[in-house]
Amino acid sequence: MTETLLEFFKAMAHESRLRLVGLLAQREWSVQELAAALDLKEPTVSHHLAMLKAQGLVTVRAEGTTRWHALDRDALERLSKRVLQQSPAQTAAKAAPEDWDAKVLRGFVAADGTLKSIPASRKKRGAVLRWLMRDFEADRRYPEARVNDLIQAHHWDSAMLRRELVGHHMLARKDRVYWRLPEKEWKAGGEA
Amino acid sequence: MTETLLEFFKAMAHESRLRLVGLLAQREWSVQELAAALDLKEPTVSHHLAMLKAQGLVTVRAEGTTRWHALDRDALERLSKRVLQQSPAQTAAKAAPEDWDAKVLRGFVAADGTLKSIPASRKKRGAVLRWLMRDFEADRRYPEARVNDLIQAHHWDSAMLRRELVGHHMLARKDRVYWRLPEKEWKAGGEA
DNA sequence: CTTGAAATTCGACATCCATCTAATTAGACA
DNA sequence: TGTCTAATTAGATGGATGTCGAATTTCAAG
Repeated sequence: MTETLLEFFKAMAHESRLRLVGLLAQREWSVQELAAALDLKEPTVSHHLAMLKAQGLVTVRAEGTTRWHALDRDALERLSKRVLQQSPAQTAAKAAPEDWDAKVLRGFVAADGTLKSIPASRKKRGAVLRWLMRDFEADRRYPEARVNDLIQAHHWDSAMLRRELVGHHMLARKDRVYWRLPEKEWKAGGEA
Repeated sequence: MTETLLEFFKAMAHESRLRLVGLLAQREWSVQELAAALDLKEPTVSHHLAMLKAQGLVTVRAEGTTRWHALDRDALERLSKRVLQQSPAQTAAKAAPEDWDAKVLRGFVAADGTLKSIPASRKKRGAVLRWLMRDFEADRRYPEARVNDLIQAHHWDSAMLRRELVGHHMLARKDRVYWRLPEKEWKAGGEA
């Protein structure tokens, strides 16, 4: 659904859309009604609705040529909660990795499996990234949204960590689809 | 602190600032450090920090010419909660107004003093607006932020209701400062 | 008072995006 | 099938704002 927190904030960060959410929270509306209520043209309303739909915030019900839009309250609550906790922590801490990595992880990984922070040093960051890779199976394709979801189980800034995983040659990327690279590429930890 | 939800969303709806919040959540940072970490120039970081400060999200501690910035976690939590509930409902429903207004209000005001929705008809909206005016004393000046706070106790869309109050000649406005207009201007309810 | 370092403010430029009109699609009904 | 209505998509334009270099401010230390 929502790929990143950023997308959610962007979706809400405009007066027209925020107002739109307010209206949609009250009852079902057609595009025409919304355009009238907001004093906007229909294409503009369609445009905003599309963004909200992309976040899964709006449900649509067709009736003839009219489309009735309403707020998906559950989705809004789900998203808001993510804002609140900044990290879902779905995955409780799993089995421990080896020796040096283990020591590093002890410092950065909380008991619930979330990252307390991202190490500034490239070496330690490597340990964290290797640890994140446990969530990715070999020979499997992961769309970018899925990658973000998996990472957000541990840290809100999935965009940064996703880039780091690619930068460290743990994940490869093409056309917004990712896959795991062979472990020998990075498991030892050949750093510059 | 934060005037409107919209301002909060806008503050968070940019990658640089969201990243910034992530860093500030970890420890104290100087502007230089942040600029390096984000790969931005210092003026840019200052600019973003100013916006976050305007939302009360960032605290600053001066040490010589260096200024150490950190995230105000309480503020973030407070704001996030507002996102969740969309309406603070600080003011429980008070004494009831008169006759017709009372009937209208029964339909639109929840037990906790929040507006369930804003009436579409101008006449009924008038009743709701008159009811909102109970929060404003005569001969007193209200900066816009304060007006928003008072309104948000009842409904998240303070901008719309604020405009309506002005449009219905209940509040006057000059230079982002508001004050209550004499009741005879609107109490009877002379509508076009 | 001067010098140097850190940060902010100012002004310019570039990019993003909200909005519009016009054109197109999708559905209902004859 | 043709037409009417609702909605979306496409393309263009204007306004908002993120970013930067340069100038200014603030503070500490000689």
